[in-house]
Amino acid sequence: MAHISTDHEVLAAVFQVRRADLPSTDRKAALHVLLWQRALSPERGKWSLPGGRLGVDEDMTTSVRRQLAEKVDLRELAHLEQLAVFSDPDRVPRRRTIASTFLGLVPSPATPELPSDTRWHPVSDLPPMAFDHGPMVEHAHNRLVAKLSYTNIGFALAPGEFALSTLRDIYSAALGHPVDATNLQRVLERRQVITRTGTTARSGRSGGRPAALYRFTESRYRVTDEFAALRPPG
Amino acid sequence: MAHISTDHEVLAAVFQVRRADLPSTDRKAALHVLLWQRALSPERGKWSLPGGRLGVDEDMTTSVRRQLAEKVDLRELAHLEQLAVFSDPDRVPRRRTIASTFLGLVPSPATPELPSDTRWHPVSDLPPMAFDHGPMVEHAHNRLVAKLSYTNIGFALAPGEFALSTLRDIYSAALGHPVDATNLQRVLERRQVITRTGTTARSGRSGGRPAALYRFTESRYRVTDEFAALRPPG
DNA sequence: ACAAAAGTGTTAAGGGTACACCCATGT
DNA sequence: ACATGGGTGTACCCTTAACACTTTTGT
Repeated sequence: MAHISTDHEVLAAVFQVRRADLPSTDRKAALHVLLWQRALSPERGKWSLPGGRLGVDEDMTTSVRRQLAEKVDLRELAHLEQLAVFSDPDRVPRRRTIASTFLGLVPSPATPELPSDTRWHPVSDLPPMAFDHGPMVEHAHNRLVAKLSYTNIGFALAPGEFALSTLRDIYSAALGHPVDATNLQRVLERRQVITRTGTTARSGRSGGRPAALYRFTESRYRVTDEFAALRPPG
Repeated sequence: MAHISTDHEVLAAVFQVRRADLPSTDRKAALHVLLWQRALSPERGKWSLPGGRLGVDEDMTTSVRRQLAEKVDLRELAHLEQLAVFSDPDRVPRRRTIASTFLGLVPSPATPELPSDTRWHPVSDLPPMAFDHGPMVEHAHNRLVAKLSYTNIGFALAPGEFALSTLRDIYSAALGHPVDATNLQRVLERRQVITRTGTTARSGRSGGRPAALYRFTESRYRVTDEFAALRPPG
């Protein structure tokens, strides 16, 4: 059996909960993923995950961060974790390339400037994707959904301070189904994932009781409960 | 930033629940991992996970299976799944090598013949390990423990038919803490993970009621419950 | 009869969900 | 006063864990 050196690339599915970019349409918050459009063949015009080849003496995590820095402000990347490896010999043409995929998360209000070929796309409505990047996004999304239920990973999607209804919208967008703010509060408070700041927000124009503000207790990833929660209603 | 082609290896932590090999000692079943002893430098004499370099036109899964075939009878490998990638540039000397790790499971009664340099070692008492293979075993074990609680992965550790007390011993060895056979039965039956065969085992020499035999309903990996169970007592 | 092993029944505790109801603010 | 959004209380269900008790076998 012959052995060869193969290329190795890292690719990141970076998510953020955003209101739709389109001006007039439905302004509900939705989960978006960061993609760039290929200018060159192969797969010209299709959309790719950010990333690229692993450099010499580079750890994979270091490599992802370096390559993401070309697309987003790294200070806004609140979470980064390894996902699966895609190793099909024919997954891309020409040189054989193994891809290690990552999950990245950017908190909600931040809106970094993007290069002109780069854009946020709603996960529920992806453009034509290059190579095997479509399944990679799906895989990353599944992982995010799972971890929202038993870890404090939400800190990486939420602003520093937030009202519970805001947090509900974020969880709801990321999970893809409605979330009850009441129960979200209790689950996260019992697990001591969120803490009251003591301050309150001002009411909106249309009135309503002012919301208490919360923050995530820790900004470091932590498994909080082996029990899964936040599953779809029904 | 320069780019290079790096070597890529696959390594598998293959587990089996076995009684201790030692003749006279404590014959309780314990979780073991398959290791081989390095005959050559570097790290000569230390113990390694089976695996090796990825071949041309080889999928990683294909590669692991090929390389494991040199150590165990592949027909006995009931489960194989990808774990993490280890990419520290200095994780092994000489050529830079990225390692993709796998979790493999072999059912309990099977005792394949092994090459002379290869042996089952209790996970709780590992020999001096080569390179970063120690943490790899630990990582694989953690994954196994987690998945025992919310998937049917036990099928890959258990014999085709078994008494519940046997299954309890297997789960107990793999989890590293005592398991109540009563509750194990109810949890796995409710989830329809195990099914009664209708037959019963004969009693042992010392008497006792004959045990009903069970089998796993499916022999394919499946997530059975988002809820974690089988956590340590207390 | 007795010991040993297996299986059943019962209870308690914890977590999650659903939903009715009360509270505070703006118009 | 009323609408609007926020927050609390409560009741229910499901799952698991713990353990006492019964059943079936061998000696």
